[in-house]
Amino acid sequence: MADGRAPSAQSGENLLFLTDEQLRQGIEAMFFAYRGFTADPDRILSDMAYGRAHHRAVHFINRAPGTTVNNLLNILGVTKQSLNRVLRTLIEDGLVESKVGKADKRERHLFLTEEGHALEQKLSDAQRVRMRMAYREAGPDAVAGFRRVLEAMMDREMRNAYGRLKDSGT
Amino acid sequence: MADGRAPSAQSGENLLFLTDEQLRQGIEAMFFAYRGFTADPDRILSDMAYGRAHHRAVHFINRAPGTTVNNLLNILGVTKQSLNRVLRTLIEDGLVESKVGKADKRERHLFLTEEGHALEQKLSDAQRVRMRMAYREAGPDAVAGFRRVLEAMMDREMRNAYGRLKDSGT
DNA sequence: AGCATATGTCAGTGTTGTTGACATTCCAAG
DNA sequence: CTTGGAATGTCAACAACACTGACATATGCT
Repeated sequence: MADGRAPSAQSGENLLFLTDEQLRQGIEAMFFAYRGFTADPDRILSDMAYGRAHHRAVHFINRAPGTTVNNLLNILGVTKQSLNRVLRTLIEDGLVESKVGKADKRERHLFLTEEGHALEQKLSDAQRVRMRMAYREAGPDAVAGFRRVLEAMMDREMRNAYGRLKDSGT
Repeated sequence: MADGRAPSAQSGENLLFLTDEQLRQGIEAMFFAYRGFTADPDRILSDMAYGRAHHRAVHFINRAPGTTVNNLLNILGVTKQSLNRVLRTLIEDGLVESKVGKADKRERHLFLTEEGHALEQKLSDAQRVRMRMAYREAGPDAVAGFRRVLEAMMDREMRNAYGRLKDSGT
């Protein structure tokens, strides 16, 4: 099990020998951290009739108002049927508004209502509190490294989607 | 929406003013990266009759052989009913062995069979490949920061569980 | 003996993902 | 202009995996 040993000392600077043990610790860190990452919004949502999928939809509609269903589909990486169930409840409950496209009437453009914005705020506030504490505790250099590793861990398409969102938010 | 502005320039070194935009980018990075993180094992598992829950169980049994059901329960953070469903299929299929405790006969100690080890290898190999590439691409300093932020993001209990596993693996 | 603990099981429910079938709309080739 | 294919979105049924609640069994401890 403990094979892939680092061959010698102080060689880690640019050769980067990574033992299986180091990698496994990273894997477990991701697992445990993601649990914390979703814990606060999940708690809020469980009191309502919503789940994590609703959170994701609301988040990205807020991020890119007027986005189409198809666009959202690509970002979220689920089937349109799965997304549709979530969107339907959000629309029925008056959190999301769906407007038929002007140029292409097949498309639906999605917007948050006032009530939808309120939920989005509540959820992202909770998530930001934790993120802010983690960032503060780890320090600015650590944050830069954190972001670099996460970005390298994404699939190519997700990295593109992430980049577009990142640029649009400036 | 774009309130929490950084008050002045070059103040980020130790005061750490974190704009909502910076935090949101971190949130989205976590979301997209976690998708990549689970993508490879998920692909392997979907060909078999297993899912992500089986992966987690196999991972931690491999990590701490002889662990009890209760122990696993705390690490995974699910209900015993949920874990039991997964464990039952793994035992039936001969991937996991459950041995009655010697000191306390109420406890069941869990071990991977040879076949179980094979699956664990296959899954963690796939996951390590991605992790290794991300680490290489980001560099050693980034990796240290990555780990620091993740650790700060965990719930306290999870941080403890993570620490115990980390120490045991040395 | 009596209570607490560790595990396993059955039944029911909710969220979220899947596939399959279908309606509507757009666009381009004939 | 009509027709057929592609794009988009919706409805229905099903599977995976989480949850709660209730209960059974075996064991440990006082």
